[in-house]
Amino acid sequence: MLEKSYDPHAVEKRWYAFWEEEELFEAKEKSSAPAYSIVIPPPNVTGVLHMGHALNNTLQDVLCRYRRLRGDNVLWMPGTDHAGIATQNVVEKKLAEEGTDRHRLGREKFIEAVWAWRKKYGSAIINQLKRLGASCDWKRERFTMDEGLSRAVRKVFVELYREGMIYRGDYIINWCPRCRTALADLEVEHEVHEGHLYHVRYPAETGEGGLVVATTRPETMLGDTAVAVNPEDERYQNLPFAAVRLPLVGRILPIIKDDYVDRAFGTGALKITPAHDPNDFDIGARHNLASVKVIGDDGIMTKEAGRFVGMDRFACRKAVVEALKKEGLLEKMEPYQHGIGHCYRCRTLIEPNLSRQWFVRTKPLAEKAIAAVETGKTRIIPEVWTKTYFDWMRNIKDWCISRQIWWGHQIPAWTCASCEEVTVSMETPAKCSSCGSDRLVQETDVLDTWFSSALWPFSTMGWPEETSLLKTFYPTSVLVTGFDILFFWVARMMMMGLHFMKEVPFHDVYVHALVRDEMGKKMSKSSGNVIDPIDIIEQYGTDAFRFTLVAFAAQGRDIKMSEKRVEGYRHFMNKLWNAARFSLMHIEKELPVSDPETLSLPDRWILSRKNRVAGEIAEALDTYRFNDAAGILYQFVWHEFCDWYIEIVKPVLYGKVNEKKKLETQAVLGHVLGEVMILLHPFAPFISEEIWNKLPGVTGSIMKARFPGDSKDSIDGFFDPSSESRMMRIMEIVSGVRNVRGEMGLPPSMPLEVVIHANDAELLDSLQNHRDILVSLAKLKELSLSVDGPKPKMAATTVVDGATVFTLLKGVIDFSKEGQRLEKEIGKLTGEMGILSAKLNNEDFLRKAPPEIVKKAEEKHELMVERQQKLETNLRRIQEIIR
RNA sequence: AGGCACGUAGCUCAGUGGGAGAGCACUACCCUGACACGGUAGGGGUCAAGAGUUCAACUCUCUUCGUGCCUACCA
Repeated sequence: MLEKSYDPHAVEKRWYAFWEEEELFEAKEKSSAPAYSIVIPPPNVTGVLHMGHALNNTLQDVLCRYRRLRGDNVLWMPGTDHAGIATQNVVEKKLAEEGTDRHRLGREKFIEAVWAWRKKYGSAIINQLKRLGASCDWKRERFTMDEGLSRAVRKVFVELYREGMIYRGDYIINWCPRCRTALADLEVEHEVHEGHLYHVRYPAETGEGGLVVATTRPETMLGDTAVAVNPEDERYQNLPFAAVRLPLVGRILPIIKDDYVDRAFGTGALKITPAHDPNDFDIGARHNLASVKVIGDDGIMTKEAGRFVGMDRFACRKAVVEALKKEGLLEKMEPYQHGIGHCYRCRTLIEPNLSRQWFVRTKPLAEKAIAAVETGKTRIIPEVWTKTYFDWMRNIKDWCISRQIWWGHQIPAWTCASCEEVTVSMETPAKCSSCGSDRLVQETDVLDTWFSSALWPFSTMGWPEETSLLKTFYPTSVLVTGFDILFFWVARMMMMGLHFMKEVPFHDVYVHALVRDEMGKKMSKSSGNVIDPIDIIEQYGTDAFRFTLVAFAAQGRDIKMSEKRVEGYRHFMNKLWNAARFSLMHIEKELPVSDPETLSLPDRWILSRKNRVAGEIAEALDTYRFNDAAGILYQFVWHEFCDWYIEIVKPVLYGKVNEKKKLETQAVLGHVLGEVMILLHPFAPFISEEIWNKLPGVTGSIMKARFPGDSKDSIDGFFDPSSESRMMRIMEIVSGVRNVRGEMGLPPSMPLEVVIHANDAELLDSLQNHRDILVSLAKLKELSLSVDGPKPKMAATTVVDGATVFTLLKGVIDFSKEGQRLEKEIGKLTGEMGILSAKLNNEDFLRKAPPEIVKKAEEKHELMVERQQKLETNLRRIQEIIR
C-alpha cells in the first residue's frame, strides 16, 4: 500500500537516475519516427538556476516528454555558453582574492585558470536542471568553447570576412571602463538619471561675445573639436566670428552648420566631441573634424585633457564645473533628467568611446531573417512578438563583435608587422598573405559570446561537418525562450542559420513570459525578492513546482510566483497520489478492459471523458497553450475522476454488487489511472512515473508509454456522447439533493427519502438502472421512481430537465426554509428569463440572428418556463403547508 | 518621443460577438473504510470609465483614466 501522502524527494532522485541509466533521453541519429528537436537556450556557465530558467526549461521538458509519448524521436540538445565577460569577471575576482591578477598570470595561464574554474563549478546549473527533471540528451551536452563549436565559430568568421560581411574600423562604440571592453548596443541598458544641464559660454575667438552651449557631460568638452548650429537658425546666421575658443583648453573651435542640431534645445548651439558621443562622431565624420580622446579606456582622463590628466571621469566633471565657475563661463546649471547607458554585466556607466573594433554588416543578413518570418517559415508565438521582431530587424545596426577580454574565441586575424595587411584564416597562417613576411601578430580581441550562441542550433549538431544529426534534426522544431533575448539571440540565430545552413534554425519560436515576484516586480538580487527554484523544489517537490509554472504560463502574461501557489499544486499532487492509493488498494492484478459497449454507464462515461480530455490536452500542447493543458487535466482528475468516478465506483469495488462488475470496474479504474499518469507525465514526470510503476502488470518506464489515442485500440478510440449526457443528468440530480441537504440543514448522517417523477422515458430508464448511484452518492434510504404520481406533501423540490426530484422532509423540518429556498431559485430563474424573453420579443433578433441561435434561445426559454412552473407549483404547496 | 501589452469575484488569473468562469481566500456543515494537502453545499462581479458599430458587446472600433514593459542618437 502507498504511503498516506506523497513524499517527492526519494522518488525524484531514484527515477532521474533510472531514466539516465536507461538512456531514455537519448535521441537517435536516424530513425523512422518523426524527428522533434529543441536546442536549449544555453545558460551561462557561471549561472545558477533562477525562476526564468525554471520556467523556460520546464516548458521545453513538457514539450519533449509529450512528443516522446507521441512516438517522436526527440532531441533536446543541452549545453552552456562561455559567457565571456561574466566568466572572466568571476575568475578575476577569484584571482584578486588570491592576491594576483590576470596580467601577472599572462593570457595563457589565465585561460587555463578559467578552464579549471569551469571544470570545478561549470556544471552547477546543469545539475540544477536535472533536479528540475529536464530530460535533455546529456551525452550530447555542448559548450560554446568546445573544440567543435570553436571550429564552427572560426569558420563563420572567416567566411563572413571573405564575403565582406565582417569589417574592422575606428568607430564610436559602447565602452565599459570596468570590464575594459567594447559592448554591442544591445548590451547597454538605459536608465533615467537625475543630472544637470550645464550652459557653458565658449568665448568668440576674437574675444567679443561668443556662444553658449548646453551639455550634460561637461568633462567631455575637453575633447571638443567644433561647435555646431542648425543652418536654418537665424540667431546664428551672421555671427561676427567664425570660431570660438574652447574654455580651459584654449583650442580654437570652428562653428559648423549641421541639420542634426535641434534649434529648440538649449541654446541651439551644440558642442561637438567626436571621440565621446555617437552623434558627434557622425557629425565629425561629415565635417572632417579631428577626434580628441580625453577619457581613456580605464575611465581616467588622458593627457589630452591637459591639466585634468589622471583624474577619474566623474571627479573631472566636478573639477571642470568648478573651473568654469571660477572663470565665469558657467552661465546656468539646471536639474535635468536623461537616460544613461549602463553595462548589462556590471552596471558601470558606459562611456561612448572611439576605438578600433570588428563589426558584422547585418543589413543583408537581416533581410533574409525578415523574409523567413514574413513567409511563415518561422512562426513566432504569440504573434504579438512578430512586430517587435520586425521593428528591430528593420532598424538593425552593424554588430560590434570584438571584445577586449581574454576569455572567448580569439579572433582569427593576424596583422603583418611588415606591411600591416590583415590575414584572416581558419588555421594559424605561417606567412602574411600580402607580403609573405612571417612577422604576424594575432588579434588579441575575442568575439562576443553571442557570436557563438548565434550558431548554436547547428554548431551543436556538428556543423561544419555534414553530420547525420544535422540531417535528422535541423531545422529544429521549436525554440522556447523569454522575450528578453529575442534580439540578443533569436534574431541572430535566424541570421546565421539562414546564411550558413540556407534554412531557418527553427520552425516555431515560442516566447514565454517573465517570472515575477508575487507583487509583480521583476526578481532581482538587489530587490531581495528572488525565490530560489531549488528551495521551492525542496519544500514542495519538483512536480508541484513544475505544475505551478505550467498552470500559470498563459501566453502573453507574466507569472507572479509565490509559495502559496506552489502549495496549492502540491495539494493536487497529493490528490493524485491518493487517487492512486485508493485505486491500487482495489486492483490486485492487471485486467483487460472489456469491450466498452458492454460496460456500465459510469465506466463508459469515464472512458469517453478521458479520451476527450486527452484530445483536448494534445491540442492545447500542439498550440503552446500550456496553461490550458494543465487546467484541463487538473479539472478532469480532481472533479471528474476523483469527485465522481471513484465515488460512484466504491460500492462496486467493495463487493456490494457482483464479482463480474467488480472485475470490469477494476479494469477500467486501472486503465484510466494509467492513462491519467501518461497525460500527467509531461508536467509531473516523477509522480507519474512512480505511480505508473505501481500499476499491476507494468514494467519499465512511463516514458515508453503511448499517449492516449495513439494506440488506436477500441478503448482509446471510444467516444460516447450519450453516456456523457446521461451521467450528467444523474450528477445533476445528486447535486440537487445535496443542495437541499445543505440548504435545509439536514445532517449528512441522516439518510433521505426521495421521490422522482421523470416524464422523459429514456431518463427514467437510465435512473432505474442506476438507482444505486443515486442512493449511494445522495445518501438515500429510499428512492421511488415513476413517470408521475401523487406529489409528496412535505418535500423539497428540485427540477432538472425531464424530471422533478422530491426530497421528503417529514418531521424535523422548518418549511419556511424550503419556501425561501424555492423563492431564491425562482428569483434566479426569473432574472435569466427576463433577458431571454426580451431577446425573443425583439423582432430584429428573430429576423437577423442566425436561425440556430434563435432556436437555441427558444428551446432554452421553454425549458425555463417549464422549470419555473414546476417550482412555483411546489412553492404554493409549501406555502399552504406553512399556513 | 514612439511602440506594445494589461485593467474580469477579496487575491491571482483563464475566457469568448449570442447562457459571466477557475484556483486560492471566505461562510456553513461533515474525522463518510484514498486524501482534513480532504468532502458537500453556499455567498460574492455595471467584466476600469464613456461613446460608437451590431438584432446582440465583457468580447470589435474610438476616446479617457490607470498600470507595466520594450525601443530611441536629442546635447
